[in-house]
Amino acid sequence: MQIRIGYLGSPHTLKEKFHTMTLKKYQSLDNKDELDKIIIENLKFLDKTIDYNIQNKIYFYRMTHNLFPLATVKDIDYDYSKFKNICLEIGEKIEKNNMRIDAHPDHFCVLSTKNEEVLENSIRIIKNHKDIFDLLNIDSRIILHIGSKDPTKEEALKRFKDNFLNLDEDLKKIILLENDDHIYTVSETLNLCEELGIPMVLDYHHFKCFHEKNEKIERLLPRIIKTWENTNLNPKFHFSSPQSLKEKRTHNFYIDYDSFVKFLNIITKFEIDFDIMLEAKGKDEALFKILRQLKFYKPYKMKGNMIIFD
DNA sequence: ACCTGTCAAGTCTGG
DNA sequence: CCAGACTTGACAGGT
Repeated sequence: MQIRIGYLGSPHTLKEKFHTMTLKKYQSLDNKDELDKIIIENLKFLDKTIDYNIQNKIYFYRMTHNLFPLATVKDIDYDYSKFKNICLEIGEKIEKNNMRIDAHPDHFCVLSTKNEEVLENSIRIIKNHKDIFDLLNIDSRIILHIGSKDPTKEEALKRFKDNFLNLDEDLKKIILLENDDHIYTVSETLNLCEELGIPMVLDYHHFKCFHEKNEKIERLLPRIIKTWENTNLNPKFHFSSPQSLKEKRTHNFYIDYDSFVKFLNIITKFEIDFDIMLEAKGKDEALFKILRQLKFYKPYKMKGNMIIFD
């Protein structure tokens, strides 16, 4: 039994960031090639980040959603083929090293929306992610939230179902659903996942922030794990620690050791492989720190930066 | 070197 | 119907 630990975005250690471009900036440009340059920079940095992950034996990583800035703007069409070679190279490294790569569009991708235009844009965002995965030639997934509850959860859930079922099969296949921290609980998200056959990502921090009375994660885990049954993927969790007692929802720079061990004790009872995405402000630094701490905790062994259980 | 406001887009609430 | 709150991270401009 093994657990891969991952982080997301720009690694803290490398002191470099993925670049963005705003629409205003783009529109003000005389030379539109600037956007291509930013994309190339981003791809080079992604390549560097993947190398860094391999060197540090980190096999789970979430890409920035902004790798191709403005890609989902209606009237901006890229020639993706320009980036094909570098993408294929990156993808090969990912496959060769058996890395898991995910992506998480930001909160503008809402399948439960009332608004037709927002729905169109959401579908475009999903499609864009699929295009990027195809360009990299990797088998990856995106994580979405259910989203709206307007005017009632019942109606919003119905919209989500209808809109999801209307998606092309290849888009349906890349979607994972996650419980959020103020609208849809673990139980509600799980019910929808079971109904639509979507694998569920349990965010333990969201669960801690926001849950129903008597909602016990130990009781729900068998069902959560079952939603992954027909995939070739390990069930995946998100884990983070609160900034402070007052700012519970904000992510801390580091991961709290005691709660992480408690969580490990809960999930390792299932004796299968898992992947855990750490959503900490300290990114890779938070990952290294918690793994250093775990090395002194007896029941686990480390292999690279994976946790191995006997 | 630090602080503040801006950004394509989201939902929700209250006036 | 509209403004403001909530929200992320990168970036630019002012101090």
